[in-house]
Amino acid sequence: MTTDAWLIQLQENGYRLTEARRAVVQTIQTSSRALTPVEVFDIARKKYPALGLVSVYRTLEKLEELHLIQRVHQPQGCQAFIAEGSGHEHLLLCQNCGQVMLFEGDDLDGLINTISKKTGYIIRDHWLQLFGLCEACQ
Amino acid sequence: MTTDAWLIQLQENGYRLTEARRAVVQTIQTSSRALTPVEVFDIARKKYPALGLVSVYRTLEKLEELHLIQRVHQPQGCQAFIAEGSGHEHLLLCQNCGQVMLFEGDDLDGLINTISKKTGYIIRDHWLQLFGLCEACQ
DNA sequence: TACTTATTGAAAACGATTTTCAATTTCAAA
DNA sequence: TTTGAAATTGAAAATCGTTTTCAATAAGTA
Repeated sequence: MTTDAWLIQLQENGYRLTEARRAVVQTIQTSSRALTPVEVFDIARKKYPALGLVSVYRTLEKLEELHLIQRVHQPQGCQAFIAEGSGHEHLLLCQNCGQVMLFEGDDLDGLINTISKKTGYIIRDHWLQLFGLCEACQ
Repeated sequence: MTTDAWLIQLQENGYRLTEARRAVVQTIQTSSRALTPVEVFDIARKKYPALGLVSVYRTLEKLEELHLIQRVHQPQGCQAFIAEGSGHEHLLLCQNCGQVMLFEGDDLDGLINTISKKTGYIIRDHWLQLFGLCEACQ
């Protein structure tokens, strides 16, 4: 998805297009690693210096609500966000540089069936995240 | 593991045994759902009313360091802790009552190999968590 | 029992996030 | 275009969870 597509998504959901939002959207949409609100703030302010941190929080909130971004959970903290993929995708994170890749095609049906039988649970969702080193960092 | 075993673990690592620690350890060790620091505080204070919230934080810190507890990540937040299993285990959470079960035997080798080849990453770790409904909540 | 040192709870400090508010900007309707 | 209602803004204040500071206390060793 492009930055413009995100802006259109916002507009179609009744939100207005402003300079603050454009700066935040562009920043996070083009990042290959997860960014915290303050990191988004620092980067986006270079394009739009009048930006306030509060607007970053408010825009991230809306982007998350529209499933355009997702929160990234890591041992060091869970405040960072990355663009969401389309469809069912999981995250692969580089433990050195922080780069995030998305991957599809996790087949957990066998595992889920086994666990379901063993525990009596109905399993409705799963989280899977892989950690490692990207090619550049090896 | 029993509560006493946890206390011994603390002692063997150079920490003293105090009433505050006993109350916190017993609370979290016997809970079948993940508890936040304040929840631990509220429960443990019933046994030991003089307990301070600060001691809860400090004890949780030590228990996490000794791998007796682990942080539970959920859509609603990542501040809750649960007793860790022994060995390589993953979490299965009830979305209704919050009960946590541990399970072993995730075979992700095939998946990890595939992703590794596709992306060029060396994969060193993974997080897997299942969400659903426990028998009582179905 | 005496003594060293870890541990305590209360209060203050801190950092991240949210709320409040008056001024500004967007965008639909005229 | 212009107008005007309503959304959005940034700054400041408030709030929340967590950490630090500190003097008093308690644990465990000698």
